[in-house]
Amino acid sequence: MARLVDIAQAAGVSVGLVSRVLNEDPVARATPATRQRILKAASHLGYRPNYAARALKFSRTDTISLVVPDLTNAMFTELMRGVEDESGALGYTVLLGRSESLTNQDQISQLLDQGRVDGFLLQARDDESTQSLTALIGSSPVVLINGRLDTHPGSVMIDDRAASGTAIDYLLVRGHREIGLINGLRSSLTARLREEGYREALQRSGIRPVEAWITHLGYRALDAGPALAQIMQNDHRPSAVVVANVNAALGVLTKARELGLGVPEDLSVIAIHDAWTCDHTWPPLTTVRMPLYDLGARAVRTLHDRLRGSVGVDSVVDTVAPLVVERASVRSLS
Amino acid sequence: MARLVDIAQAAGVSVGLVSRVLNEDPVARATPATRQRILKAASHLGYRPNYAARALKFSRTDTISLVVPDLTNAMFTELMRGVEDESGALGYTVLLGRSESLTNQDQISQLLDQGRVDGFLLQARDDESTQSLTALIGSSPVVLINGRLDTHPGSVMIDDRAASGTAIDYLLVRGHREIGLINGLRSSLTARLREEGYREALQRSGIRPVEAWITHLGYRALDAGPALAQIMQNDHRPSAVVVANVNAALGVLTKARELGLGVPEDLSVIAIHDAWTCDHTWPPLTTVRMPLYDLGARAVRTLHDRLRGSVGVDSVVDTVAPLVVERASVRSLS
DNA sequence: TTGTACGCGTTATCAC
DNA sequence: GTGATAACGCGTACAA
Repeated sequence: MARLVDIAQAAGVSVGLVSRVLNEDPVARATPATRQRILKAASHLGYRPNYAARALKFSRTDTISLVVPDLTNAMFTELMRGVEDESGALGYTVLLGRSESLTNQDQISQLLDQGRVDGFLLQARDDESTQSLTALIGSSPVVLINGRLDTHPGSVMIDDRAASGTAIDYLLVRGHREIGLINGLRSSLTARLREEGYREALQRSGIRPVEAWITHLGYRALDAGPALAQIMQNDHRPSAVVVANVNAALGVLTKARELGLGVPEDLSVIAIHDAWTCDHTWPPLTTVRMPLYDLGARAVRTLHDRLRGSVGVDSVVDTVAPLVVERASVRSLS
Repeated sequence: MARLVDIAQAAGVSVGLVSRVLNEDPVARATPATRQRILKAASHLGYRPNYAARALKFSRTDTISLVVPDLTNAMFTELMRGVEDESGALGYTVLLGRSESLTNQDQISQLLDQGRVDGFLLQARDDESTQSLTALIGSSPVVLINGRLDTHPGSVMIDDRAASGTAIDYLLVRGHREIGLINGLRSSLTARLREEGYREALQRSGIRPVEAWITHLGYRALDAGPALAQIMQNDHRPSAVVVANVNAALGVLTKARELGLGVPEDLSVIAIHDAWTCDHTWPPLTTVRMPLYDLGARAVRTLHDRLRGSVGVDSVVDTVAPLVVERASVRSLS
């Protein structure tokens, strides 16, 4: 509402001076007296710099967009917090979006070209193909979350190998040797890494993975039911499954009940990622908690650096080790 | 990237003309030939109007903000879809936010004064007091979702009375006569209306509400456990409870298990609002589905009218009747 | 120390 | 039909 000119008038000085004082321009300091008059007038009139004018002047909005596949996935709460906290610290405003809503063509470059946002933090849907993703982001300032593109440096990931490795180790300690994996789509890098971690952890203990116990049907609850059914139709069944995602784990629990399988008596279940809802499933779901807050914060810093001119960098947030949140969906066989 | 002047140069005309042609200015039409040249140059250069410049010119951003208490509440998925669809149709961009993040002072007026958004769609936290809310929104263009302020016209609500009334009727038909209510905080208008609907529906059937079976501890899962415990410590227990919210219902299911109460054998549970997660609770949760999509769309239209100068209007979205989604948490007593 | 003037990209008003 | 120009609010180089 109040503009620079208004407070200049109120303080009896020129706009230029007001601008410099308010921006604490180090080169030209004003007389303490006028300085005070300006500050007082500014606070009195409740001055707020006009955003559009600044954006126009600097061709920069100090706004970044965080896009995730599903905002309602409680798993993302922590990620959002990390993003928002770090953004606040770095002076960015965060604009939230859902992957679905940027389905068509070049909505990213559109928002960029329009000068609505400076850059993106993007977690793609896991059924998004590499090539469509490549086309989508082009050379835009985009930091990929939980994804990576060889052609486009600039990404942050959790340690997916360690995630499933931790789950496996937890199960091994409790006597499980026959362990299945209900995984995301093969197109998803995250899913591939989790599978690697799964295989490696088993092999470290001299166990050979059973291919019939590994599915790649997706991260949604909807996908996980059929996945479990498929695994359980084998004559030889696993005593436990690692589910690559909390939502999928919900589907697993439901399907297990449908199949007359008790969890954890007949089947132990452990999921990667954690959410408060896991306290309220039946049985309460044991999970592997990953440092999503840090992931979000790191993503913001990575984008910030990129916007400052650095070349994009790929990194894995492994400063905090995966943590098993013990609830009641895993049984000890010993 | 490409500006008006670029395409003016490419087409060999002036910027003004380009602007008029691109905006389909009805008053001054250009020669078909030049018109074509301009259009061609524009599409060739991939012209996109600069957002900040427009905002500066019009002191209007065509951006509105939707703020809800908890983005991860699956209940809001539909609301968001309604908001986004209608916004798209009306030419607005939607900026998502969480109520928590606008805790302090005047963040609303700040965003408004900065010219970042034109107006707000706001669902307050239910523990937000009337006076702090009043202070928060002042005279800003804010449409309240599921809330109303006598001092500030401009709100949309679902038919909360009908919601609990529908739940009660469903239970009555199945032979329940002793029905509790696990409600939101008394400070929440929504909770008060749901309680009214609850009382009215019971009384219509000649049943006198039992005060000891009514709690007002909040909408969170966390709040609902104690609420159920409190109700169940009475000598005389209800055969069913209406829970005012899906999240709270999760807490109820968990607490019931803890108390050794079978659902629905010992206690029937029905929740207001619906979400996909209700398919994956145990037992699957029977709910009353409310027209949240329409609510979101109506909210946008209401704000749009307000921004166009209309006086704020309060309305109840009751075009679609509450719908019971039958799952398995209610038992028939007959 | 302080004031003036220009430009960011767009639209609108007024000439030609 | 079309072009020049002012204005939106801000920051800053330059002048005083």
